[in-house]
Formats: sequence, structure tokens, C-alpha cells
Amino acid sequence: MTKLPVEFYQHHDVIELSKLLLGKHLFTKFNEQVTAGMIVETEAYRAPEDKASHAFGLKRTKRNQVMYLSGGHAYIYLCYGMYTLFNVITNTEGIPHGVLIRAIQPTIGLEIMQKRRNKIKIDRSLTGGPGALTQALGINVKDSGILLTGSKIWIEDRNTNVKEEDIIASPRVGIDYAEEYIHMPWRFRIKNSPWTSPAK
DNA sequence: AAGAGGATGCCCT
DNA sequence: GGGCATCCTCTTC
Repeated sequence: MTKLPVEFYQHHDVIELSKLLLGKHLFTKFNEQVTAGMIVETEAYRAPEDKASHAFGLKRTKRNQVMYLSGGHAYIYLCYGMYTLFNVITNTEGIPHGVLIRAIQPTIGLEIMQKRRNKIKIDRSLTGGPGALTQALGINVKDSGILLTGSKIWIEDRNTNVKEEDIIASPRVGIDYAEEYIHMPWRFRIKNSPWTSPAK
């Protein structure tokens, strides 16, 4: 029931934090509607050297400027013209590290999520996938840059213990342009979870 | 079960 | 103007 403080996002490397975020609970509250789910899949983006990161080489653009804020801020952007992707900024100010949340296991407000997603079934298709979960949680690009200790989007530790041997690491997807960083095993998921995005 | 292709808009990775 | 940190539908096996 503890809302994670900004310190949580600032005292570990982004690779470690991508694993630590597994089992934590992502909450949103918009228009008095609360929805939440347990994080089951993440990806680390580790600029400046990571060629898959929007902040590769410490490049600054209008879109990615919030990546340079301190750990505990949200970086939200539009992908492929129609999908909103949600990232947690980590590390200290000036080092643009981020964790992409790729899948959650829905826990609170399932009916609200079904309505937002226009889905009948409650299965992996409801919140499995980075664009799907933001739609289910009602996350909008307009909230890029907000703090995750506020009242709209936050993450809680509910004492779910995810052991190292229950974490599967694999290469990230959709980053064919990232050259030698294509094969970095920086995608993490909870083993045997039926809520992660489809295998491969 | 698996693959192909289309949708769609912002940012230039 | 090209290319996305994607998802859904339709087709075919």
C-alpha cells in the first residue's frame, strides 16, 4: 500500500530498476476512476550510449526533454500515430534513463478498463502490450512530465516478491535501428505470467 | 496458430 | 518526406 517515493527511482541503475518494477502496482486516477495492475513486463532504455533510446547521445528534442528530469517522472509519447507509451524516468537528473512499461496484470477497475479498451474478455489482450495498457489505464500524452508521486499516476509496493529466478530477460523489440544494442537483453518479464505480451 | 498488412500522426531517435 | 519503443483484423494453414 506504499506509494513509491522518488528516491526509489534514483538509487538504482535502470537495468536493476526494470527488474525491481516487476511485481509493483501501477495506478491511475482520472475523473475519480481508479484503475490498477501489477507490472509484469518492462524494458530498459539506457542513454546516452543506448542507440534504441530517444535520448541516444544526450540528444534533446521537444518530445524527449522530460527524460532529463530526475527519477520518478513520467515520459509519455505517441507511437505509430495512435498508441500512447508510458515510461518511468529513473536515475538522477541529467542522465536520461527510462523504463518502458510493457504489460500489466489488471487488478482494480476491470470494468473501466474493458470499457476503455472496448473489450469483452478479460485476458492478456486487455492490458498486454505497451499501447494496450496505457489505453486501459486512461493514460494520455498530455501527462508526460508529471511526477509519479502525485494523484494521477503512481506506483505502489504491495509486497509482491519477484525472485531473480522468476525473471526472464530477452532482447527488446521494435528497435531494428539500434545496431549493437539490438541484442541487449534489456526486456524483462515475470516467468509463466499469462499477462505478458505474446512470446517472441 | 501464424503471418501479412493497414491504420495514423507526430517527430525526426 | 521517412520512419517509428504498436495493435488489430483478416486471411490462410
